[in-house]
Amino acid sequence: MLIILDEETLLKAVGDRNVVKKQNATIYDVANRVGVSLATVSRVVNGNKNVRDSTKEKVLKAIDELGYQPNAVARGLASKKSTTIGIVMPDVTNLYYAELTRGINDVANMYHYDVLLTNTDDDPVRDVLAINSLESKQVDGIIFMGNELDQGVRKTIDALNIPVVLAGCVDAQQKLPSVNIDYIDAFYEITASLLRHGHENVALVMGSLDEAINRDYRLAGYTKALNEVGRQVDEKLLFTTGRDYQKTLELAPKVVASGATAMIVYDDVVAVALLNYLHDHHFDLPGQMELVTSNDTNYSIISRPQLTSIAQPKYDIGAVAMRMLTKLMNNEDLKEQAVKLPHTIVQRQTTHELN
Amino acid sequence: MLIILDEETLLKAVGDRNVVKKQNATIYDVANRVGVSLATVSRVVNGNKNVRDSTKEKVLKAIDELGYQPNAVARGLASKKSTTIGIVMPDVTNLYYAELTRGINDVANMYHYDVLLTNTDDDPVRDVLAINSLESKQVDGIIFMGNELDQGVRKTIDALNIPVVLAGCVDAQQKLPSVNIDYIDAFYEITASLLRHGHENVALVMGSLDEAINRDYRLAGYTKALNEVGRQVDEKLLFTTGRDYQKTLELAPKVVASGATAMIVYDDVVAVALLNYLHDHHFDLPGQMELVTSNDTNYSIISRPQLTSIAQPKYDIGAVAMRMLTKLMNNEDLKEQAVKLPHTIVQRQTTHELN
DNA sequence: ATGAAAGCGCTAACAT
DNA sequence: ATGTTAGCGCTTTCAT
Repeated sequence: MLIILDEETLLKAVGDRNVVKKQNATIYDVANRVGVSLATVSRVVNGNKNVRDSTKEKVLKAIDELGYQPNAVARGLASKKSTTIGIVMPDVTNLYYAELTRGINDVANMYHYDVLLTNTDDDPVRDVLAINSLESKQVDGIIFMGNELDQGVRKTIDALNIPVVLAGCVDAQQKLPSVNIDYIDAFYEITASLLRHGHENVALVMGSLDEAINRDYRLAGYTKALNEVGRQVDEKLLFTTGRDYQKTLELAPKVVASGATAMIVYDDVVAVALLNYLHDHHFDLPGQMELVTSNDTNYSIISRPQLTSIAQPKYDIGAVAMRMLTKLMNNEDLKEQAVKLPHTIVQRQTTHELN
Repeated sequence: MLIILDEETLLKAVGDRNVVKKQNATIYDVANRVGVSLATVSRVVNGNKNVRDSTKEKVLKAIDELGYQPNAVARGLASKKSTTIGIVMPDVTNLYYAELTRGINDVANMYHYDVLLTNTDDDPVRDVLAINSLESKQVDGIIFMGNELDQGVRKTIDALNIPVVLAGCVDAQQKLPSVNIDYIDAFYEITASLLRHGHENVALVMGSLDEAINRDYRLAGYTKALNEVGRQVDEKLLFTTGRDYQKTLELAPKVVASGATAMIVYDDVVAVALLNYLHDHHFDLPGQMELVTSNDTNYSIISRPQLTSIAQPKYDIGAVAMRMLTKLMNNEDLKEQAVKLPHTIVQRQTTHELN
């Protein structure tokens, strides 16, 4: 005769609760122990009002005794909600994205979402793969970060049945909800400031001009400031490079050779490489060269001299993006589609007094 | 009469495929379209050999036409595998942990796992909460990083039915699989080196002595080197602080006041704060003060002078930990429980020649 | 206030 | 080689 032991009996038989891994109890076990139906247990777990206080207590007690934890996967299948969101980003080890991620994570946890994280190294193919994978995992929403909204990525997102919010990533077509600073404004302001210092040659160091954020935003702001004082963009002062310390070190002499006496840089890692090149070649900053960076990560405080920077509320960009996503996942309307958070210019040691 | 349209008919009726979001096809839809059973479709999706080539092709074709993507949640419920792992870590914005995370992520993706990420800010309570949450999401394994394996965390992990690997986190009790450098050795070596330079007072700056990694590893290595030359630890030269730039700036004068002429620091953010304090107070490094840091993140290259550092193979620690986890999830045995990856000492500008 | 029962989309025996 | 069927653990109508 086959004897089937239930968990409790088994534990007693073994004598020591700690020897046996707890065999995860199901909602069924809880219902059985209390003598109610699954539905009732489900109701108390989900905070449904329609449960008598006395039974609710009994259920809660049983849950505690059994160490019952709802199985989120089963719940997800039944409810079609996974309480999980996905992040698609270039690289966690880039401080800028790491800070955005932190903001996203904190707000996500606040709303009891877990976060699936994927690094795609700015590769559009991997972006698409990542989004598809997240979709198959039934995430309730996605936050997309990255330099560029590639055509394929856009199509993939359009075909999705779940909301997507861009963070630190512009949508030139203004279709997807996004959170950023006003890049045009920021680059306009800082260029204008530098121009007022009397520079003839202000270099702009950014990412690929194939990307809208460089072409239509950073460069646009820079151009606007130049045009305003009746000047044209000199292509010799435009430089593009990836977010790589070593590669930028190689670019540095070219920037210097361009005759620039001031430079505006789009990423802190790049700016620090430039700074260190100048430092190691005994340049006087800001005397011989003024330098402004863009993201105000720890790098700009840690470097010597400290970097003057366009400051983005990085954590907040992530946090606000996630907050917007929760609304979308809740089918609420958004007040604004393209949120622009305020930026500032933090004056440090690589520029003269800015105004 | 009610007419129920299938997706295809609907799309044709609408006329433009792009107007309608694709209603996710199920395995059932695929089976129907081909005229086979669910099981057959499931087999081709899962690469089961028992399918005739011709039917396999037909199924593949239908999958393509329908844009079918398996529902990972349903699959997870049925198979009891989520192909998802969890990471519990202090803070993504700390470069050290970010690099480990990157290593974990890359190997995870290589094995087709997705990664759920939680920041717990070194709070044991949040560690436990995070682990429980991951468990309810049915992750197949967990990688735990952090300063300390708190008692509660340990109990929670012990009660788990899924494998856990520690990365950049020591288990003083040697029970859980882990990947680290040999901290004792590393701190012994660097202390001995500095002692050979003739220093009377070598300060050690680390995290809380309540944590085993500081007490039993970093301090132990330091002590060993001192003892070896017949000296005792002077408590006045021991400093503890969190990984915070500003707070360390406040600690800096105390370290200087201790009379130390050399210091060994456990974290790069902390080391950079100390360095900048010294720099801003016109100390000559390494002339008046030698300084060694521990993690060899970007900070040590970016700072001026560049920091001499104990170098950890951070990415590899993450990668190896994840590789071990895949084995455990696959019920394979581990050759070693406590893997120690080789460290090096990278000589830069804050120390004299090391030997 | 509570229960019964039908799925959610899939995997995995088992049968053929 | 393919189909049938019974779950996986839960939510959610619909009854009562």
